[in-house]
Amino acid sequence: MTDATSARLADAFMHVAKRLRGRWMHQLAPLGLTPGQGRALGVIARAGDGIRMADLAGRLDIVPRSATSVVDGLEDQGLVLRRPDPGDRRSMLVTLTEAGRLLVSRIEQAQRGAAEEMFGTLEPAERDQLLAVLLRLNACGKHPGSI
Amino acid sequence: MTDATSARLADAFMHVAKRLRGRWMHQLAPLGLTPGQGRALGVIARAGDGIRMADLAGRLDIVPRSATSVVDGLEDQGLVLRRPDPGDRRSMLVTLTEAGRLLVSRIEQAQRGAAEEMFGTLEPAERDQLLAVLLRLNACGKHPGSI
DNA sequence: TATTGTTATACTCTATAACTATA
DNA sequence: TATAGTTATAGAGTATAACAATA
Repeated sequence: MTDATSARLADAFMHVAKRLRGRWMHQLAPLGLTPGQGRALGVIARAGDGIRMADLAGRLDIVPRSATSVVDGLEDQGLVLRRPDPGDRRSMLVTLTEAGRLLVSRIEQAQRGAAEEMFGTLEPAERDQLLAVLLRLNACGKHPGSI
Repeated sequence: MTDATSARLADAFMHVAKRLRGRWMHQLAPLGLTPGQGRALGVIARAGDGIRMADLAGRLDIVPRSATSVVDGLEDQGLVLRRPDPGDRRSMLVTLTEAGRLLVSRIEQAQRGAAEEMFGTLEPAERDQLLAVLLRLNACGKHPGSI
């Protein structure tokens, strides 16, 4: 009984996620960015004075190799730049360029637009409730491989 | 204010979706299936006497081309078979083989397992509430491209 | 002409393994 | 030896366009 509800939950959940991702893609496409790049640019912007690749990967919950691809794409468009960490020359610090800084607000606007398209029909109380549940789900059990 | 909540909602939502997908992949991997294949096998099983490629794609909310890849994978493993629709020779009817039938219950068990790992910590009332909200979100605004 | 499914192609995201350069 | 980031490679998912067979 409970199992069936969980399965239906998972199905409905992934369906919403798919649509949310699609809307986000369409919002970001005019800016020439993929969802992953948009997300990364936000993290880099919030980091302020430069963020190391490993830390960026951690914040985005992706493996370091994926962070390389994302930053490559942003760098190709002149939105970020890499410079060696003065304190540890193995590390790279990623910072926004002026062009990147100018784009951040438009990206956040696109993200909000996609989110509003998806969740705009919910009552404010429902959103708060949903957010609380999601944060709790994210808070516990961070190990996808193990139980 | 509301915008900020929606953006945080979207972020938390996609994070849960990512982890749910990861757990699902790990549950299905021992069966040699990808999440898309597992989902498709369930739809084909519920269709009973054969489902057309276009209908399968519609149920999975993917483009017909993607359905071809999914069914290819299942057919390679001998879990489904294609036969021409007697009523319209342009169409293909996809049905389960005996091997596919035997696997369905294990797949559903894996899906429930992943869902339980993710949503098991929620109270029953919370699950019902969450499910209701998700179904409502999926019910309205089915057009990702347009507004 | 329109529809069904396919081949061909491409891009995003993800992941593992091996390599380079530092530490 | 250990770590940071990269190159190399691979597979899943998605999408569009062009094509063949059929309606």
